[in-house]
Order: sequence, then C-alpha cells, then structure tokens
Amino acid sequence: MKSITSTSEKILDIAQSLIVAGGYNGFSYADISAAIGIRKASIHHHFPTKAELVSVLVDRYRQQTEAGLKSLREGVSSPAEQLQAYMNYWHSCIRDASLPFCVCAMLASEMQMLPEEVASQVQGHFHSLARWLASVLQTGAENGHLRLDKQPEEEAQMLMASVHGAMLSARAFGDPELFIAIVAPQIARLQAQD
Amino acid sequence: MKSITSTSEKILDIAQSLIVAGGYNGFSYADISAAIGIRKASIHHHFPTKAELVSVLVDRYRQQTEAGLKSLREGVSSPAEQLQAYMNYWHSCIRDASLPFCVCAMLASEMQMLPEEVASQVQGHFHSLARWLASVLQTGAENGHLRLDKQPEEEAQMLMASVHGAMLSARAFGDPELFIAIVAPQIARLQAQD
DNA sequence: ATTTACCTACCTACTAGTAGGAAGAAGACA
DNA sequence: TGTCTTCTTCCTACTAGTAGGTAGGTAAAT
Repeated sequence: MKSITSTSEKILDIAQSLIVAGGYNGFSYADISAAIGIRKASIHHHFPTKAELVSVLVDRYRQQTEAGLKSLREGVSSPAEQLQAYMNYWHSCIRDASLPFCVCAMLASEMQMLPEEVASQVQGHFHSLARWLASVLQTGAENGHLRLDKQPEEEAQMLMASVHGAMLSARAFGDPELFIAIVAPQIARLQAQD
Repeated sequence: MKSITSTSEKILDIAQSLIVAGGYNGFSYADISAAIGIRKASIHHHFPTKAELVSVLVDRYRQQTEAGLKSLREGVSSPAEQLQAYMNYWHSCIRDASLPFCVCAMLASEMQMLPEEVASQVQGHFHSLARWLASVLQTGAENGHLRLDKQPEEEAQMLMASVHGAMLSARAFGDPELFIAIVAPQIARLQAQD
C-alpha cells in the first residue's frame, strides 16, 4: 500500500512551493532532491523532463482550484459571500505563507519563455477563473445582490486583475494585510447598498 | 567622445528586455553577450556581478520612471488626465511590445530570491509609485475633479494593483487591449460625474 | 604612464537529462 | 506453498552544456 502522500505528490508539493517562490527558472531538480531526500535521477524517473513536471503540476493545481471554486459556489449562500470567501482563502494563504502566490499568476509573468504546453495551461487557468468570477457576478446581478457597472465578464477581469495585483503588492511590501486592503473595497463596491 | 549609446547602456537595455521577458533567473551574461556581440568577460568588466548589474538597472529604471512621472504631473493639466496618460503610456508599451511589463513588477514576483540590494530597490519603486498616485488622487480630490471612496493612499494601492494585475492578464491572454479594458474603468470610477 | 575597453582562455559549480544496475513488491503458476 | 518473472522505485555514476565569475593580456585613448 502506498503512503498517503506518494513520492510523486511530494515532488509536486515541493516543486509548487519553489515555483511560487521563484518561478519556472527559479528551481532545479537538485533543489527538489535536497528538499525531500531523494536523488535527482529518481525525480527524473517520476517526471522525465522539467516541462512535464511543471505541466503535471499546473494540471493538478487547476483541478484543485476548479474543485475548490465549485464547492465554494455550492457551499456558500450568496454571490457576495462567495467572492469574500475566495478573497479570504487567498488572504490566509498569504498570511500563513502556505501558498503566498497563485502558481499560475507566477508562471504567467514568465509566459514568454515557458514551454508551450505549460503556457497554454496557464492561460487555461486564467480563462476558467475569469469564467467562475463572471458566473458568480452574473448570478449576483440577477438576484439583485450585486450591482455591476459593466458586463459580468468585464467586471470579472477587473476583479481578477485586482486580486493578482494585490498579491504582488503584498509580496513587494512584505505585508499580507495589504492584500485585503486592496481587494475588499473592490468587492464592497459591487454590493448593492440600497 | 562616447557613442550616443555607450556599451554599458546597451548592456542595460538588453538586460532590461530580458528581465521583462523572463525575470532575474531568466537571463544570463551569455544571453546579453550574444545579443550585443560582445564577450561575456567584457560584460563583467562593466558590471562585475549579476546582482550589481540588475541593481544598476533598477536604479536607472527608477530614475527614468521618477522623471517621467514628474514631467507627467507638470505637463498634463488635470489629475484625471494624468492618470489616463499614465495608463496610456503602459498601453502603448504593451501594444508595441517595447516594454510589455514593468521591470519592478516582474522582479517583485521573484522578491523572495532576489539579492537583498535589488529587493529593497524594487520595494522602493513600489513606494514611490504609490506615493505619486496618491498625490495625484489627493490633488484631484481637493480640486473636486476626482471623487475618492477611501483615503488617497488606499485608492492609490488599489489603482496600482489594478495596473499590475492588468499587465499580467494582458500577458496571460496575449491581448494588449485587455490592459485598457481593466484599467480604464478603474480610473473612470474615480471621476466625479455630477 | 595609466586607464579604459575589450579580448582569449579558463575555472568551479550547477543545469537537465541518461545509462545501467540493485532491491523489493506483485503476480503468475506449478 | 515456493519460485520464477516482471514492474516499480530508487540508486550510483555519468554526460554535455551552461551558470556566474576570474586571470591575464592587447590595443587604443587620456
């Protein structure tokens, strides 16, 4: 029987945290090797090439995200609270330094020199996140709980950019609270206060 | 007499474009060497270490930015137009691919593994950009040309995050127009329409 | 005479990736 | 049940190429 976290999963976990810290070119097989006490060659056994490793990693990240966002839509009552829960998720990730940056946001900044397979998956993540946000916003607008100035798709893009920019500012200033200070008003703006 | 663009300047120009494309770990002395037809060792003559090269580069970038923002404040009439001019500057940079990402935003994403001297300069850029935006917003609020929901400093942080997030989205989707679509409404929101 | 800007040639450390083998687990089968 | 075979996982040892950086020299400008 396999241990609850297989070696492949451990490799992906470490690689993910290294990418979040320094991007695609910011880590090596040797770094992973040192972190989990396994030889470099053994990592190549699980993931023959770096491009493949990151590709699988992003795939896993997208699945986790997709599942998380789906359960968020089902578990939380109102659209406004769904947005807030999404924001709070990232806030705690940044505060406890567990995942202080979105993997795909990190990789998107290096878009131009990413292996093509990875680049298209990163773009895919941006698409599905924008879709999720637009869907939440539209539902909110239909219910009258949210008031949109623009089309849901446009508002979704604005909100997504705000979240990514807030991550960057929080990192640049070394201040996790800055994330909330930036994103919260953007969400509040959308809540109808009549 | 030195040529209008000295070798050092050429090195910095190339290095800057390489950083914008792939970050600190995304370029090497060999890349610069190949791009301007000079030997690696000659680059070390101008910039002994990579950390020093990037440090000088960021310093130059900050000076250029500071000068640009200053002349923007002096040359453009109203605060709202100053914000729009700032946005348009980045829009054309992204569209013609001359500087399709802020150097400091790029480096900020790698903050954790940057040489300390570089990291503090990047943070310095974020500070001074936030200060400039806050100052423009405050002037606008005092003149009554802008209507702020929050303190100028908070609104400045929100606007800055929006700009950086919009750069990222434009890159991720490969669509320069997305930048404007995200930032323009954020500026429009601040314009008093009574 | 010294400095500047460049060169060739080199160094050590690290990069992703490969070859081939050892040890054990998992089935298949008598 | 034992044992033969195969697959998985990991290893040592290696490759070619690249990373940042250095030593020491040449030629021209100051």
